[in-house]
Amino acid sequence: MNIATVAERSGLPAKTIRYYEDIGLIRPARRDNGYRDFAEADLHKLAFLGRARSLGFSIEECRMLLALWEDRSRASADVKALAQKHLDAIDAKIVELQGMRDTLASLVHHCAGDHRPDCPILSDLAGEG
Amino acid sequence: MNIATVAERSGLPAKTIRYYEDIGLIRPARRDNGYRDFAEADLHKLAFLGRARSLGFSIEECRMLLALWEDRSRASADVKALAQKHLDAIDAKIVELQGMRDTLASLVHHCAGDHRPDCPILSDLAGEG
DNA sequence: CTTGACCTTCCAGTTACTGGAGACCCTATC
DNA sequence: GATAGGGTCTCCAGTAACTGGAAGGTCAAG
Repeated sequence: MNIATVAERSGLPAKTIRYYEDIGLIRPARRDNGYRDFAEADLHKLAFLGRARSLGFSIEECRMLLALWEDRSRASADVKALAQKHLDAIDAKIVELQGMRDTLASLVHHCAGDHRPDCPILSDLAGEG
Repeated sequence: MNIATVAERSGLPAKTIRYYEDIGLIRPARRDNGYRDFAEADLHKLAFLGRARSLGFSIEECRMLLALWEDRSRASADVKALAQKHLDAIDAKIVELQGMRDTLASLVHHCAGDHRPDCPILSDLAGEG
């Protein structure tokens, strides 16, 4: 399979696939002409990576997940621990964003948004009041 | 004021303050010895930036907010529009993260997390089922 | 005069790609 | 055989917003 085919089937851009090879996540075979020659197994790995990335796992976490996936003797506890840690990070991020949103929403709500210069948003950022 | 004082009073690391000067957000005076000499106005700007950044505004948005703040004749509508746009972006991000969290939480919930290799998290990432 | 804390600049690294340049390869058509 | 068009290759640079560290100048105290 050429890279364009794999890109389409995995949903990842060709650029990203080359990048993933660069950082050692995949090792597609090569043809005599230098073109990458992807096997079904490579495609599966890429799809796996795409899904893990879409769940917000970092590349390094994906590397670990991939290793666990390929390790027939892994303990599911290891996977769960990794996922739970990531879940906690996501929750923390959500809380952080909600804090921002609440503050910002309140500021936006109190801003007249007209032609006059008075603006509670700027006043707040300036530390007034 | 030396940079360490401003760093402490603004809550921003000295490194960050130098960076902000680098990208033109502030222009502190210089002493003969080359040291930066911050005025109260610089400190206020930095505190403003710190608050705007903590609300998740990007550096370029901060640059615009700063310009609006310093423009006595600005219309509050301009500020509100900027803030509203950012608020929408935050909301979108929250929704995205909540989607991730829900999926991930469900996977984690169904994973035994024991010594056995069977793991629904990996199965899902692998596209099985 | 030396020590130690500050200050300076500049360079490199971080995350996960993305865009683009220049060049090679393959297939089809004329 | 020449050419046109895609597809592919590698490599370099840039993104956001810092952060760490090296090498070296400055300042106040003892």
